[in-house]
Amino acid sequence: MAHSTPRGENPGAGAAGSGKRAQNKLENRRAILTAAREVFAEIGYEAASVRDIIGRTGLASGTFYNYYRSKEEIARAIASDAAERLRPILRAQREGATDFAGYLIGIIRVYFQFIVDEQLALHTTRQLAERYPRVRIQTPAAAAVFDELRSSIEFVMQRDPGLRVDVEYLTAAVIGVAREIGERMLARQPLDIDGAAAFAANLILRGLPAVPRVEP
Amino acid sequence: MAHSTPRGENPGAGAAGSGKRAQNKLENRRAILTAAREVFAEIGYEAASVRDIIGRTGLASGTFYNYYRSKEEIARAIASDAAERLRPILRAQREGATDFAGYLIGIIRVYFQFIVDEQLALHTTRQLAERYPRVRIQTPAAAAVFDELRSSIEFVMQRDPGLRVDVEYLTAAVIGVAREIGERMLARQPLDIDGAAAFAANLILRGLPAVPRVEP
Amino acid sequence: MAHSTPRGENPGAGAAGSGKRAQNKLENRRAILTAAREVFAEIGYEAASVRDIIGRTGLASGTFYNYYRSKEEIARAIASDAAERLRPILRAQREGATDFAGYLIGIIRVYFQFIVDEQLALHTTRQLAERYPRVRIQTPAAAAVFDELRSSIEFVMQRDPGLRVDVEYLTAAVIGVAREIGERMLARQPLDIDGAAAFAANLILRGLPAVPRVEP
Amino acid sequence: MAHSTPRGENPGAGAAGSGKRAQNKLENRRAILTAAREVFAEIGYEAASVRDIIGRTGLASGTFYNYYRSKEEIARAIASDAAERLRPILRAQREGATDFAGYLIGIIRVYFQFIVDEQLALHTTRQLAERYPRVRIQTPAAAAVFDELRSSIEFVMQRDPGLRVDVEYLTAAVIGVAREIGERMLARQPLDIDGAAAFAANLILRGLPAVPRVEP
DNA sequence: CATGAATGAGCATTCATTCAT
DNA sequence: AATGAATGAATGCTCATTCAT
Repeated sequence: MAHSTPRGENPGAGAAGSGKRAQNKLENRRAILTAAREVFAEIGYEAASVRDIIGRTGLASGTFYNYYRSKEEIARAIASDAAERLRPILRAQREGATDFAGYLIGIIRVYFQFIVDEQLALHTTRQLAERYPRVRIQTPAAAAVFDELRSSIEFVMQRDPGLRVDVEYLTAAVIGVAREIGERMLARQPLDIDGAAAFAANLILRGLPAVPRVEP
Repeated sequence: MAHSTPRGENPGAGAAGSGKRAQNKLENRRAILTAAREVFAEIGYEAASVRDIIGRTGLASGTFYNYYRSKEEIARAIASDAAERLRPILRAQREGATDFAGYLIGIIRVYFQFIVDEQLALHTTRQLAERYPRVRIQTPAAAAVFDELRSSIEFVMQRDPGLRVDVEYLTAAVIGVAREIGERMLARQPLDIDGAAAFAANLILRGLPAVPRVEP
Repeated sequence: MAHSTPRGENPGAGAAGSGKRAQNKLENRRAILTAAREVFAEIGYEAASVRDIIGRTGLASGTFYNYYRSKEEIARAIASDAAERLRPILRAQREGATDFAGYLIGIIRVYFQFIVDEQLALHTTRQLAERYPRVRIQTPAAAAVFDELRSSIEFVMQRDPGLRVDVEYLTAAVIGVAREIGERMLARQPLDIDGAAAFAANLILRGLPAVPRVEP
Repeated sequence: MAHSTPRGENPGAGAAGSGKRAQNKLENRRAILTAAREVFAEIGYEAASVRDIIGRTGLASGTFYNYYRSKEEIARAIASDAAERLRPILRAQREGATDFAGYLIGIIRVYFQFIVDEQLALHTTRQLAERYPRVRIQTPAAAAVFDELRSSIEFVMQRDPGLRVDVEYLTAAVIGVAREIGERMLARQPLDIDGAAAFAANLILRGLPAVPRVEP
């Protein structure tokens, strides 16, 4: 069925639609994963139902379980997929960097680029939840990405003997700055990755006075 | 809590809060609120069920609704309670501060103190939930507290004409730093609010070089 | 408490309000009964909650059970109360009547008068339910009243040897006509009990041609 | 029923109603509808729970919602199904009739036939519920059927210029007579639709004297 | 008696997951 | 594989009723 042509009757596959019924096992797997990423990003892991996810692919609900053992498993898959895509890029940055400053700028830019790509891949503009406790949408990928970021930063710090600071706190600060500024950046038009990265990196490296001035 | 009104059908019978009955009602109300704070902190708002909350108090499930109209209402109560306790402290900081640096240090310390108090109030060892996809637990209070923090920071920045920076990004950075360092601080023994606040404020004001050095 | 003065805080006792807290046991009993009649008439027996009823009296919910053992019992009380008030009037009609025609007119007028009084006593304009299956509101009294009516009619018929018709069907017809025309009558302004009774009685006694003509 | 659409997630897979699956689905749908009709007839719409309904089919409770979106929807389905089956028959009567008398007889017979068929479809011995306060059981179909009947009668009356009577009252009377006599008829053995219809129509058209005599 | 908080069964509905086709 | 109907536990919430005060 998934291999035949789509039927007009199928009401699933709305808007963001990865829709259309995929053509084979690999594509189905991808389609489900993408749909899950979308749905998690839109309404969060808890609020997302397996039906929400599978409905977007045009597949039947039972089919979900041919590809993923559970809702939990697909969340894990999304998380580790993101982490694994980010990891080599981070490593490259680490290896290419000559000093901590350069590394920091590089890593922040890489992270910003990554979340921009993710967002574009989703064809989704990130938004705060409509439902009550107006919280940040929970993406399974987010925690994984930050873990990745964290360990990369810590690794670099550990090998830099000139850095006599509290590594855990500094890492935390970098992550906090990246996360929050990254989110604001995504909401702005036009997109300015470099500007945001410069702001973040300068703030961390040289503090408030070093941060770019704006027109009065 | 602080600002939702009781739902008992008829608030007559002996003033409002004297007898053993009224006493007990207040205790139950507190017990439910505390239980809710705990459960939300442990598994997040969405995953928490009203039965989870009430179960912790030993009360019957219907009793929950004698005190709060819905799961959403108790979340709101928790959030606004936290916000309202934080607000005057933030305002005091704002009014007492002579320059941005002083203000920033003050506000960060206030925030750290606040989350320390909250944590103790929860009798809960904060744990980055070992649940499904490791997402950051969503606490109704957290969003409210950060909103409060954000508007306090923006208010101060707006009136400081020397601050020619991107206010939104700077606010985001402050919040990110406070949030992440605050969380690490909570996990450490012994508790060192001043150290953490000094780290965070120095980083933002003067950057990495200004941050306290550690022993090699 | 019910004996002290009413408190401004009490939000119960809306609109139709028999409200005010009754002054003693008998009055409380009456107040609850009246409130129940109102609520049943407004939203029907099933949809009515004991809290709806007691709320209208300003009494506490537990107090309901000092007067009636259950929601079912108060419905029964209302029903039999209505029946017992109607019974002697019907008997008087029966005893005063000389022929079936006179009796029929009398009994229909009595019934119409009764439902008018009931309606006025309720300060309620009868209305079809808002909730979905748009059904006739179910009043516990209605069935009882019709039973009363039915047995009165059957009693008269049984003793009238000239009436060689299917008594059960004729009774049913009288009841059907009375019920439906009575309901339409209640909705009209100005109230015209005699007109409605004449219509109903003439129709039954002499059929369509005997029914009052209207202006063209 | 007749006119609500299925809710299955994807109506593809083999046309619409051929295989054993589709067969079974239709049977379940019918079974649920029938069960609902029974339960509504026995204890009324309000008192009926979805579990009461689904329990009678042996299906699991969640399954109900594979077929109907809510308790309200199935009530609507039952009501409109009945109305839509009755409507064309009533229209045929209207169009075939040459005078009001003929029309009236026809319409009453049609209604009686209809409730007889319905009753058989229910496999239920109609019982004036021995429930709490003896209220007339509220069937979603009943209101719909009477609305249908009412508008058919009013339509005919409006176009008959010789009928100078209070149309609303006359309609009410017809409905009252049909409803009550119909109900008694259902309780009798053997079933005699024509006798009941003759009684009702004659009573309305020519009054008590015209009604069939019985043996002394 | 009156009060109103507490109770817990019950309700409509959702949802992850299973499994016959 | 894919399907989608079936499942039944779980959820938020209501309500008649009880009972300590």
